Amino acid sequence: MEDLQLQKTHIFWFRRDLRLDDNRGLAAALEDGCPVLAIFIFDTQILDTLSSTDARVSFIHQRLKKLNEALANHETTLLTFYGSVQQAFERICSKFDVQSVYCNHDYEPYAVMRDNKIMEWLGSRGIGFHSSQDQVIYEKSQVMKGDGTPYTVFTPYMKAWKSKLNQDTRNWEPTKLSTGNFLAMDQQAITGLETMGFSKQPLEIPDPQLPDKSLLNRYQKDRDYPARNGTSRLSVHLRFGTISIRKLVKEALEHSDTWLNELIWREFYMMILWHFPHVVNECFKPEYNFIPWKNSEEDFDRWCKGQTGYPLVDAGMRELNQTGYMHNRLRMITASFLSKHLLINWQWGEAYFAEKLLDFELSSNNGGWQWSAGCGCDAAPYFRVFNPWLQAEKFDPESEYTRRWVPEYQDADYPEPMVDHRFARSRAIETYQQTLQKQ
DNA sequence: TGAAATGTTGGGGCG
DNA sequence: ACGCCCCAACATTTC
Repeated sequence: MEDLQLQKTHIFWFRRDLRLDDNRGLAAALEDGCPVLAIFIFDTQILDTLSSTDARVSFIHQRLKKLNEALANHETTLLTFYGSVQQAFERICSKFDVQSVYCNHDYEPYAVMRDNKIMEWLGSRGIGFHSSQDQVIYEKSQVMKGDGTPYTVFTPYMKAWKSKLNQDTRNWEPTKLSTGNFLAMDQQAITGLETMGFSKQPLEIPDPQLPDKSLLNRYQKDRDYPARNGTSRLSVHLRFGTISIRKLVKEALEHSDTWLNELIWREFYMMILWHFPHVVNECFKPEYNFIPWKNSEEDFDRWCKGQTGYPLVDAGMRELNQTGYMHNRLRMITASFLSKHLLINWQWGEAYFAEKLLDFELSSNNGGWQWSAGCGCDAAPYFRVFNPWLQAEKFDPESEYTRRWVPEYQDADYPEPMVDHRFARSRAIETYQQTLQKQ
């Protein structure tokens, strides 16, 4: 009797696709002939690993409010849950007659495990689980070498990716919001941050919007100079799906091949993580697992705080600490410094970035670190050691970026470099060389 | 998506 | 005028 009163509904489960427009999974749900209820789950399995001041939770919270406002225009609401994924679905199923659950693919190891588990749980109750490809143009094994194995070098992957897109005339293009119905519901409040044990962090992230033409036109010229506003700053929006990759690719095709390549790097590393999940815990190239790192806690602490005595390195780390963002060139320079100059395991740095970066993406962060440390696929060779002085000369010639983050760098009490460049360089090359010889 | 070491070349000062 | 040296500029090799 009770059951008969429950409303029939499809569920659309938002995860890292926090937008209504050009959302493939949402479109699939809306086209399936039954009203759709949108939900978001604050997953304690993830939240319990984060600090209560994590700004990413504030960002998600802020974006969910906007989603809720947008859903109000469709006479519906976003329902949010706090707890384990299964607990959330138990509650949903007790209140609605759920037909099917829709969402978009999430390729990270934890997400794959989570989705498999909940799909099985839903299946045992006769509820379908439909996941769409949404966050990348090409996923998993869609761009492979002729012999059927995955690419492990970027350039040939990038060429194959572009050639596939060329032949894929329309099916990758952005779509409009489908015309199906949402389940009519009054607005419900988003679960409060404080309720979940998080404090609201100040955020200065503009709403997502397509980069303008002038930026894309000068992107190749300006992107390596951290003092110039030469990059799109869209990484955080790509991470949480507040902007659609298809819209960005469309812009890139028209205005900047260099920027398109960066979007392809993102898919390259996602593909690498999918096919080589061992990279999460070890080097892509196993012989690099035996490097005798110095792993000095004290050195690591100075690096984290931006007190290495190398102004440009310190500037990068302080930008990260103060804003949750770091310019890409600085990510390379600070990573090279940690693994080569300080001989600290790149995984320490990877973990620090993972904690601090608002745009933290497991696949890109891991790929970037392994690239810098020389142990990744298509990595920088081990003897390629960035010279922080030269990098400053080349990419921050007026010290504008350095001054912005390390205003005291020319003062008398600014620390001496914590390690001499010439010494550290040859020590790194020798250490790597000896390790690789033994394998 | 390096940097340093080493090699080569050629102009200019000088005897 | 010529050979010699120095060294900057550029190229190549090596790490």
